[in-house]
Amino acid sequence: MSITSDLIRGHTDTIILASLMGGDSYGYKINKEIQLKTNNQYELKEATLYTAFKRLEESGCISSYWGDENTGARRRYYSITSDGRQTYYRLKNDWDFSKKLIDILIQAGHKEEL
Amino acid sequence: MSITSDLIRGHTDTIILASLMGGDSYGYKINKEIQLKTNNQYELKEATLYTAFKRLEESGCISSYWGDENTGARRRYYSITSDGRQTYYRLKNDWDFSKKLIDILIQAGHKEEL
DNA sequence: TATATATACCTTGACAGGCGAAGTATAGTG
DNA sequence: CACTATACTTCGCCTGTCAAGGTATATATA
Repeated sequence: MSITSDLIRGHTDTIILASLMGGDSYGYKINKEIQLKTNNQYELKEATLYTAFKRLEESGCISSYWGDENTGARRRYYSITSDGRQTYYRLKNDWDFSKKLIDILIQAGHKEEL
Repeated sequence: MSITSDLIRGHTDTIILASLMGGDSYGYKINKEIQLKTNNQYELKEATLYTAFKRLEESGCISSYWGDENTGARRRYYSITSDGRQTYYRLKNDWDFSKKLIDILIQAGHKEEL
């Protein structure tokens, strides 16, 4: 749990946008899918998840509407906007870029010979 | 600059430990090497760097001593401890692990067919 | 001589994201 | 009737990053 939370910090928005690229969804479901995809090795904390939704909506990357379920708990659905799609592609590129940098930088340096 | 800083957040300690795996060094030099290794695509901000040194020393991962240069600015050298080496290997594993998770999670979901 | 640049380190204060904890509400199950 | 699963929300703390400012030495340049 806590192993990865520090390292995935900063990817929360990308993960949510990635999920919404597959169609509208709601918080609880998105989180369950994350758990499924990762074999229960990762999940977003609720506070993190809903904070991210708020942030993404404020920045225009997603929009939301209440579902019309007439049974069970109400669901707030989220939809990715075209701005959100653009942001997703950018963040994905950023990830590929920074992944390479980190791979380079966390290789142990060689002791220079004397 | 700011593109990657968010994403590399959380790897600062690993990067520093990786550098010190190659032998004792000091802040300014470590940062220059980071710039070299990444073709000037990344560098640690000074405040971040020195905060990290403090954190790593307090947690017993590194130790420090003043260099005995008799010219130029004084340098504080850092040495990785055996705890630090263990931590480095652990953090490297964490990175490999979380890298896979992120790769899985930021793949755009497929729209389910209707 | 004065000024700028490179080397080298340190601290403070603000900001942003993650998250523990607590709360609200509905539906089904033992 | 209690418990669990579903589903969303908010508050307040913690931690890492970093802009901004400061200190000090040595060299190159005007």
